[in-house]
Amino acid sequence: MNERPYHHGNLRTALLAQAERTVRERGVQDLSLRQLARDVGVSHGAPRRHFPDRQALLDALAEAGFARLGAELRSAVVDAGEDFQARLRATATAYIRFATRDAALLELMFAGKHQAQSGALQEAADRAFSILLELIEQGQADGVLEPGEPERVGLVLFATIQGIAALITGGMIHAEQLDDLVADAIAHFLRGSRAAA
Amino acid sequence: MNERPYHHGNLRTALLAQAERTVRERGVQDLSLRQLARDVGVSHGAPRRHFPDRQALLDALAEAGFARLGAELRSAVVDAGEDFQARLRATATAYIRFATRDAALLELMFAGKHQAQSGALQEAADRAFSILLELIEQGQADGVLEPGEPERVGLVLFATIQGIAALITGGMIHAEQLDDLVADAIAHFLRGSRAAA
DNA sequence: CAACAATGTAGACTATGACAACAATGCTGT
DNA sequence: ACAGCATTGTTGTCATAGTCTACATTGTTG
Repeated sequence: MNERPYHHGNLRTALLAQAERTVRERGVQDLSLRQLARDVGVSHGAPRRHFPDRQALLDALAEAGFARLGAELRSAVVDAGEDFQARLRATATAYIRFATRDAALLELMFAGKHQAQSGALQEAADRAFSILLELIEQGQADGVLEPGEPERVGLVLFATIQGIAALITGGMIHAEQLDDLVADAIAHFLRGSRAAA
Repeated sequence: MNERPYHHGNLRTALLAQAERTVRERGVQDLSLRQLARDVGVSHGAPRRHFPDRQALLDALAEAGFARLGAELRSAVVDAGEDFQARLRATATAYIRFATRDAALLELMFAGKHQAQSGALQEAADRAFSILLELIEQGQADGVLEPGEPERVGLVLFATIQGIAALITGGMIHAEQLDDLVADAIAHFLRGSRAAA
């Protein structure tokens, strides 16, 4: 019944949630540990118990971002049915939607300044990308994509999608062009991916 | 004969040069106006005469980055001779080299947080990309690329290159894979770009 | 229930970005 | 030549941020 019990209970989660909102609304650079503490109603030193420094919070944000991205991608694949091309389109669209809605977060996720070997982050990223890899494997099984290591084949696809995302966050693409560009890119990828047999 | 004359002479240029070095060596986030002033040997308030605030400096850095990128791309095209595919390869390689050497700067150039309508920046970016567009037009004239607005056709190519750059800055690609990936991406792009006649 | 770990608080220190008042220098028109 | 003005640097100040340390409160466990 106390207004504010001494212990918050789940401060770490609350901080991450508020941080994600702030990043979306005001960008990474406007994210301040002290402001975050204020938003959550806690003293300025409290976050330190959960995140040793600012970078640790950013790493955790990125990790959570990959987890969410992975979930959205997987859900897109599932909802798309069994057809490879439908899945591919759905996945790319989901990725781009994420990039559009959470541009700053995506930028953060790909920022190279993460603490080297933040194992958890790497793992979260791998899990998100594993969906892409599975998709590639399906495409290869269908004979639509050239054979070879999925990592290698998928890298071009992934680079293209990520590049489109970068064009969005950079403001070099307008909403109207977006759908066409994605469709274009996928068609391009598929035309260029015929098994070279 | 004075150790340090009251007027620096070309402080703006000196600040930008030092800023570019700092960004390359320590990243954007470690770039501080005050440290910059110290590095150049000037008082902490001096930069303000040339850059109203930190963001203005970042904008100027991005603009200079686009200018240099454009110069390097153009030089790559020129050195590659007349053949379209040779030019394409050279351009992509030059772009990626820039991305590898100045990852933080490129990130900065594509960061969406630039002051809206920083006309000069937009212009510098356009000038850099115009090289890509000319290349696309040559490819179309050669019949290797599908016809249509060069902007549209080139966007997929550009997204792919930019995506590879993002994978580099994100540390998701290692140096050994790089050349293969670029070659792969270009081959992919060309296979997917046959005039659909 | 006593000791200990986990979590939150309060205060200090340093650095930064931003601003304002002031000082030195360069330039321009007469 | 030089007076007046614009440019460019300097110095001091303020609010805020990140980080660290000492301390307080609460949860947990033997």
